[in-house]
Amino acid sequence: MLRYTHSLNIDLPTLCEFELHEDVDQPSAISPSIRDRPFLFAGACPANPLIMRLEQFTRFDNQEIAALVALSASPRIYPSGHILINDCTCVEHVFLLLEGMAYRYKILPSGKRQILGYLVPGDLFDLQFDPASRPDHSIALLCKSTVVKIPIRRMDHLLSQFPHVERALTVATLLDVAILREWLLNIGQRNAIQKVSHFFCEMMVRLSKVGQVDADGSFDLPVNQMMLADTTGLTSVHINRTLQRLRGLGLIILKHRRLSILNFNHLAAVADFEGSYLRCRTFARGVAYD
Amino acid sequence: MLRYTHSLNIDLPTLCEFELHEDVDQPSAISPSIRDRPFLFAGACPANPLIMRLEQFTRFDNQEIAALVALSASPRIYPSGHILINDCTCVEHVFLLLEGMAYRYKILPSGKRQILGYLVPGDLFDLQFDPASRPDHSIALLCKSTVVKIPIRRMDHLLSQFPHVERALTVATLLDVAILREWLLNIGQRNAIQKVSHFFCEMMVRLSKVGQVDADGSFDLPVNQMMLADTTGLTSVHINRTLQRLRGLGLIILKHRRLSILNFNHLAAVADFEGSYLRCRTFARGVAYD
DNA sequence: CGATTATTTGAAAGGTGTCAAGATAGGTGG
DNA sequence: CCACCTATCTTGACACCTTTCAAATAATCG
Repeated sequence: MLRYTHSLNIDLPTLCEFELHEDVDQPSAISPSIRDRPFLFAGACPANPLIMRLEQFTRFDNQEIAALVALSASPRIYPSGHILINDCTCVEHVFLLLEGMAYRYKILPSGKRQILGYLVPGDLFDLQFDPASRPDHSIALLCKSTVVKIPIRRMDHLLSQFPHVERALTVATLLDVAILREWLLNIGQRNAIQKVSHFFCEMMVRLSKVGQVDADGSFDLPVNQMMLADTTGLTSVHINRTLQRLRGLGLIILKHRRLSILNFNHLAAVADFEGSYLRCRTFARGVAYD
Repeated sequence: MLRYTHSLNIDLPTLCEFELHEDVDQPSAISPSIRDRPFLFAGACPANPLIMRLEQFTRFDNQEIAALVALSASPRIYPSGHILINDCTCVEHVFLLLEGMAYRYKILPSGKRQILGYLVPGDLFDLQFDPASRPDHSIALLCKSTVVKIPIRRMDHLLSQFPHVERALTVATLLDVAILREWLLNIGQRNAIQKVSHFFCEMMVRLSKVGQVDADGSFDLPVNQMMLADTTGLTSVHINRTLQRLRGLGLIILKHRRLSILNFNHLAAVADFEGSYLRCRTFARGVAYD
């Protein structure tokens, strides 16, 4: 009876085989857009986002589910901008993000900041830190968020008790690294409009997996243009102009910290987005693996 | 009697506290250069590079050493350019690089390539792939290299038998991810001369840890200018001009696929290189942790 | 030695950054 | 409900870093 519904897990595979079109400058040429498939984004179900996320990779039995649910107990709400981990922190906890959003970042002595990644509901972090040494980067909240702080000791205990859960978390960590690699490719090799488009596509896929994307293809994305700049390695002025181009192409609406992707297929074509690195079998450009 | 010498492990901490200098344009202003400390790079000792690398993080007992040495048995030599893993590969082995060098990369449909990282002697890869899904990137050899191909099954067996070794390998993997993050910062936020300088500094530190750097601060770096371009997200033409600037500043000599860093401190200052992300306690800008 | 690959150089175009100012929006207090 | 304040977004002009394209030179390899 602890079982949760997993609508996205079941529905997502049906969203597949979007194709690349050469006429990237003709937004109308591509269909069906994601808007035409409302059943894919059946709204956020009240499920535990951690379970929702990890069940992308495996199936848990009731005991495991119970353990994971217990993990989500006693959450706390922190304000936007709250720093969960910085380079002076001694890492004694892992964090589970239940609601809201967070980001990893690094700052240069010159003051330049690079966003290294975003954390979405259901993300458990950070198993990537070695308790024996200091964090090499920081993590802060993008908006008011609900977070569970879990002592590492307790986490270790749970993982040794449930190797199946440990395996799922390892896979989740591998996925994080795969995202990091894709970002390197994105920042290193794509131009401004592609960088931004690619980021938007990625966030939509990731958020859809945890039920954060509405039926009309819109979702909360509490980033300002400076954040986007530090995410893509561009300046905020150039981000502004790039967003105008994307709006002009009829691909997105971004306001009130909410992004509507009006034509996912076209946006993905612009970005050269190929979602298989997200282990979403369904977003592999025209080919469904397995 | 299986014990190996670990000269670098002992010597490196003495290389410390290089400082930032503001007068970046005056190469002569900085001393002592790394050349003045030959004892740091006492030449490649014949030790097993895997053990050399992992003993940065821990100490092994004789049994563990024996197991690791056994792992290095039956190496094979592959030619330059040989592809060890690509996106069509089914991952059934991990690889241990004993001699030579390799690189991870990703290619866009447009043909643009991004180098994601370099593998040096002593690197064991890739625990980062999930056997259940396809690799999201490829790995190829940079030059003729000696590699051991280890069945995943055998590796798993060894790791479950020696949890201490598993822990060390996990830390090594965490370090790889930390390097990846630093690369994102590098490509996203630094200019051309800093990107190249930073890459050189990182390679020198990493290679010095496995005894690949000579007493005069020079080491094999079998990359051409196109590789450097795809590493830094620049074009090969611009790399060429950037290298000329670095040569003009008297910071490096790069020819015959070999790099000599003439003044490490100065190069690090140019790059804003801060080595603590490499878990080299000694390269933390002026401050030795712990 | 020829043939290929890699490096170097120049000129020109273009993408992106910089600087500065004005407009808009969201929040706060009266 | 309005006035104000601050953060954010928008816009323009200009500089410059980096790319592109082309060609010449040098290095490497069989």
